[in-house]
Parts: sequence; C-alpha cells; structure tokens
Amino acid sequence: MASNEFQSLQGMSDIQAPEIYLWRMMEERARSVFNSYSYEELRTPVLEKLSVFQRSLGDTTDVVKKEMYSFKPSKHELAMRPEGTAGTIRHLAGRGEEGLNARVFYIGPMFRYERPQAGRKRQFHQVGVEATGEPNPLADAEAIALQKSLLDAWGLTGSKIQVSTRGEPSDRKPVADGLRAALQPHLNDLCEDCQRRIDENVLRVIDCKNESCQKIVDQIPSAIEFMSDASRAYLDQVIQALENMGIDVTVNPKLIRGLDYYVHTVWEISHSALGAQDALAGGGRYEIALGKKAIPGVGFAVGFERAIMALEACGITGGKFAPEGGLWLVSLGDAALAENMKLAAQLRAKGIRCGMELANKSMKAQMRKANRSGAAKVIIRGDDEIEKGIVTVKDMAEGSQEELNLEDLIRDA
RNA sequence: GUGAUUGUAGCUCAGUUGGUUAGAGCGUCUGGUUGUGGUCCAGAAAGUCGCGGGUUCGAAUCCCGUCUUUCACCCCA
Repeated sequence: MASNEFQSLQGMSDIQAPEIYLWRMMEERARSVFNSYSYEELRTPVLEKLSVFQRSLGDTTDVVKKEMYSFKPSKHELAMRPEGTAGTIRHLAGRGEEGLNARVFYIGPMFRYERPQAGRKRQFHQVGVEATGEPNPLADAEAIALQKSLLDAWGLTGSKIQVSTRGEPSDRKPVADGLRAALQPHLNDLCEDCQRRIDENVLRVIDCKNESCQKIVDQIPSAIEFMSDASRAYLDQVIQALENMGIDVTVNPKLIRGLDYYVHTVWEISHSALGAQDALAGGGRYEIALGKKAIPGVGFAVGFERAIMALEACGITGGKFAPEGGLWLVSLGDAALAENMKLAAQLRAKGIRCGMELANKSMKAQMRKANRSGAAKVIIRGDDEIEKGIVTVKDMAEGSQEELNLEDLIRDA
C-alpha cells in the first residue's frame, strides 16, 4: 500500500471519517458557545509577515526562533502562523479604537516545525478567543469561564484548571532576581538544564520535570512572592470572581507559560489522558505591541488534537456523531434506476439524506449498502411499482413494509 | 535539535535459526435459485513485505542509507 507518494508529510495527517465527525461536533458546538458569550468569528490568513510573530510572541521564544515555517517568496519574509493570537491582534490593531474592545474567536490550523509526539502535530488545530481591553480581573475570569463552557459543551470531563500570574512587566526583574538569589545556594544540586536556565530563563527552573530540581523549587519562595502587592491583588480578584461563578480552579504558582507577551493572569487546562504533553488548553492576559500602542487583552487557545485525545479517553468518539437516518433508494431494473434518480433529486431538494446505488446491482447488494448507510427507511422500486405509481417502503429497524403512493411519499417525506 | 521506536493485503496483526506459489481475523465483493439488509454458510478479489542500495546461490527476514510511525527530552495547545 502506502508508497511514499501517498504519504502525507511528517506530522501532518489526513482527518477522515469517522474521526472527522468528532471535529465537526467540536467546531459546531464551539461556535454555539462563543455565540452565547457574544464573540464574533475572525478568520485571518495562515500566512503573515514573519515580523508579526516576532513582535508579538517575542524574538527569543522557541516558537519564533526555531519552530516556524518561514520563507521569502518576494520582498517580505513570511511565516505560517504557529498560533492564532498574533494574527488576531494584527487584525485588531488595524481597527483602531474598535479593536481595543473586541471579542473574537478563531478556529483553524497552525504550523510548528517540531518533532511529532503524543498530541503534537506539525499541522495542528486550535480554537481560541481574544478579548481586548484594559486589564480587568473580571475579563480574565470570564475568559476562563468561557473556556470551561467550551469543554463542557464537548462533553469533556476530568480536566483540571490551574491558574497563576506573571505579574506586571515591572515585576519581571524582581522575580528573576529573587528566584536566582534563592536558587544560588542549591546551584550544584540542579540538573544540567536548570543550571543553564538560571541565567537564560530562570522561570523554566520552576517547572523542570526533574525530581531533584522540584525538591529545591519546593523549598524556595514562589515567583508570586516576589511580585508587587498590586499584582498579587489582581490574581486574588480573578480567583474571587471564579469562585463567585462556581468554577473550581487550582492556584499553581509553579505554572509557567512560555510566550513573552503574557502579563498578570495565566492558566492552563490539563488532562490526565494526554501523557507528557498534558496541557490541552492554555491562556492568559497579554499586552502585545505591533506598532506604537500596545494592545491589552486576554485570550486562550485549545488544541483540537489534544482535546480529542482527552475526549476519546472519556469514551467520546467520532462514530457517535456520524450522520444516519434518512432514506435509501433501491432500484430493480434500469427503468427503476432512472426513476429513482428523479425521486432522489426531489427528496434531496427537501434536505432529506438520501442514498442510492447507481450501478445495476442485486437487491441483496443494495440492501446491504442501505443497511451500512444507516438509513432509517428503504424505498424499493421495480417495474411493478413504477407501473402502479407506488413505492414499497421498508422500515429497517422493524423490518416491516408498506406500500405508499409516490405522491404521498414525496409530500410526507 | 537529542535519545529511543515502528513500517507485511483497506484495517489489526502472524511470519519460526534467511530457503520453494507471503498467511489469519475483520472489512470488501459475489453467491446460498424468481425482488429484501443487519445473523449464519460458501467462494472470490486484494500485498513488487515503506522506499533505495548492499551481502548471499537465495532476504519480509542480515547490513547501510532514506522516508514515515510512536514515545521521551526540549518547547508548547
């Protein structure tokens, strides 16, 4: 089978039935949930100028540094979007005042050149939202509530919401300095990676998976303790607002989120079914400057591939959402086949799911197909029926049959 | 980028220390006498054993390369 020519690219897969029905369910319900929170859909291009991502995600992040599909077809260096926020903000920034108070969502493919792994593809799919506006703990809480509504709508259970804060930009230095000072005495006990991280990105030491590093991290003060009173108060207000809405979250000061643009609230939703990459969704408050003015907002993204892994662990699979019901037309003889083509067109015009065999096959074969299609009823027509202007209708579940006038069938269908 | 791992019919997999026409189950198709499915029975079609080299009288089985799968690190959704 699969010769190389028929293989899709590494980390990029074809999504087909029955899994596709799960995707469709998720997309449809996502749109419905977003509508209930009065968010509008925004579709931005997959390609943007490379600078759009460099400026919003940060030059130093791995995503920008080494995971982007970029190329230069003409004047500008372009890149395929590795996430949805940058393009969305690029769009909103162009809408002036209106863009500073917008609520939009997106659904679509994202691209990152990484080694594929559980729940990680090179072309992967996200649904996300962005709500722009000045920092407001209630907005952050609402975004988390919206995300929870989304997962609930999909029927996903067993996920965990963890919340933390990055503080304000002015907190960054005190936090980094404070953590470095606290870690310094333990330097030799940290893993190799972490010894490097202390200088490069000290926050990453906090969520190192190495057990011995974790022991040390547990001993030192959390990043939040080095932040200003205002930053801590902001987080408290978010937690309070979530409590008021009855949303259960865990405050985890060790939660680190990588992108540079985050300020204040950050959060992550994880699920035990996912393996090492257990985050199926993440979000946070950000401030993104593309031009002179920074755009403040809050948003989140959910990974479809990972959400699907979690859903399947909950026993929710695509097959459950496969289309079924409707009719199947069985034709005996060429005359009936021609007549059924006409009938099918009439039924389909009424929006009825309607299948039929277009080749001259045995009745047995046609019935088998009808059964497989999930049709509720089968319309059987041969020379007899054509002559009398009737159809034989068989109920597939009960096995019962009756004869109907053709006109009655078309009218009542 | 680092370290492992996978690749045999549409799908899930067997294939013994390299040896004649590569197997099974599921699925598909066709039948089981006049126009009836989901069960049962019978039969059939379907693989240049991921791709390319090499070793050998002979390779799905050994070696090298390459693509791909899966997993962990890294990073992230």
